[in-house]
Amino acid sequence: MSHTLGIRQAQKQKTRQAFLDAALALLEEQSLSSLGLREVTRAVGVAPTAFYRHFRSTADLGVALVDEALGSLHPMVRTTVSTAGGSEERIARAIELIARHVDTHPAHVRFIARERHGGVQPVREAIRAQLVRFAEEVKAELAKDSEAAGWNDDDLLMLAHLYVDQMLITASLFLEALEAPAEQRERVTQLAARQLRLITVGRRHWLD
Amino acid sequence: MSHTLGIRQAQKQKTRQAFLDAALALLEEQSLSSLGLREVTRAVGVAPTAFYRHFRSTADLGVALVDEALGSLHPMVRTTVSTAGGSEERIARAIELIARHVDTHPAHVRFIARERHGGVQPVREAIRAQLVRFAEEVKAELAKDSEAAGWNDDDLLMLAHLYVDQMLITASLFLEALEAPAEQRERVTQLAARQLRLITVGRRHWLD
DNA sequence: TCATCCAGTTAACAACTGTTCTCCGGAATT
DNA sequence: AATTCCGGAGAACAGTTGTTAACTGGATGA
Repeated sequence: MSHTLGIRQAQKQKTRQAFLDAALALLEEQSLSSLGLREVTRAVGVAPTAFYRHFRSTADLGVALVDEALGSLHPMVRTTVSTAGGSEERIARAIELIARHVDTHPAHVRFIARERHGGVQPVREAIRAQLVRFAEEVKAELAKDSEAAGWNDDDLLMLAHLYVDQMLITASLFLEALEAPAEQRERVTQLAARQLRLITVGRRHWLD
Repeated sequence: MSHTLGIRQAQKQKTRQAFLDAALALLEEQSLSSLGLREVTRAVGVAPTAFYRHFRSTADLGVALVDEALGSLHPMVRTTVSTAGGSEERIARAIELIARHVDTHPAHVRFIARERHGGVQPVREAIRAQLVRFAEEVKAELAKDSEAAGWNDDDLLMLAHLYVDQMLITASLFLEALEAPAEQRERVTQLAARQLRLITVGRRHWLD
């Protein structure tokens, strides 16, 4: 059912992607609410008015960036949470996955961290909606685990949120250590592992 | 040793405070990196050039706002963490304190949450430095607790960071629920309590 | 082949930005 | 009483901003 796009639509999507890429690069050193429309078109190498063919406003572009940054991440999270193995190796694998993702998509991660509480309401809401989805998916995976026996729904969702928030905090720490020596990156890894370990311990004794 | 300021210095501090207040109000709906110098002076009702008498740039103003927002909060945190009582009442008291602070200083809290990962580097660093201080202070209080026996320094600091991050997350949730019905605010309280409870459980069984 | 569509261009608009230099008048100092 | 200090005002600067309208030329579909 994947129809090959016409020359026209293909070109449009190409320039649209160029807008997204240019904006993401510019947003490494500023927030969305200060990103100018002309600034983006200049970076793409196109007339200012061309912007309107793709986005209503920079806020609109921001929402598109949220989808690009988080939309394709859901399957990854699902499989990571559900992978079998001892708790210690699961923790190591999750942290490894975060570290790798920050390495390969630093600008996307920075954008999400920055605009989650940023100055543009529609973007904040888009991010919040995605994070709620993540939490629900994590909760669904947690519910399958044998350790979830006896847990009520509210407690499961609470734990899922805790995990999601913790992942964001860890990602942000890796981001800060991106250009730091390997030593500091290792310290971030250790800290994150310890925190996940403590949560795991709390989870294990929750029903006492 | 508190010397009464001369008329001149008093007036200067007064306008400086007017700058801070006006900026904080403007920052409710945008981020610092898009805050214009003229925008602030217009809100204060003063000539644009007057700005330079108080701040080098808007980034400089932002750093001053960080100190105003977090500087006076340290004693509060210290006493809150160290207050005696059962763990359940301590949790309730901490959450109550956060809720009250968000109610009385919403703009300050929003500013910190927004600029913690925002687009202005000096401000990010100022916030980070303050949060590190908070974590160290919390760690020092935790170390006094009888439950900390056998804990090493790294683990204590890890737990302290967990608490500090959790406080920020909770504050941010209260902020989102500021104008929401009491029902939702109660749900935030319950969620935060549950999460702190799980951390407490993990803490209690850490040395197993 | 011819008419239609539409992504991108060009030109122009009033409004706004940060920063400079020069000046004023009341407070502070001598 | 005379002088210095200094927070703020005023005017002007070159550049920037978002948005509009009318246009161009190649892809599209009849």
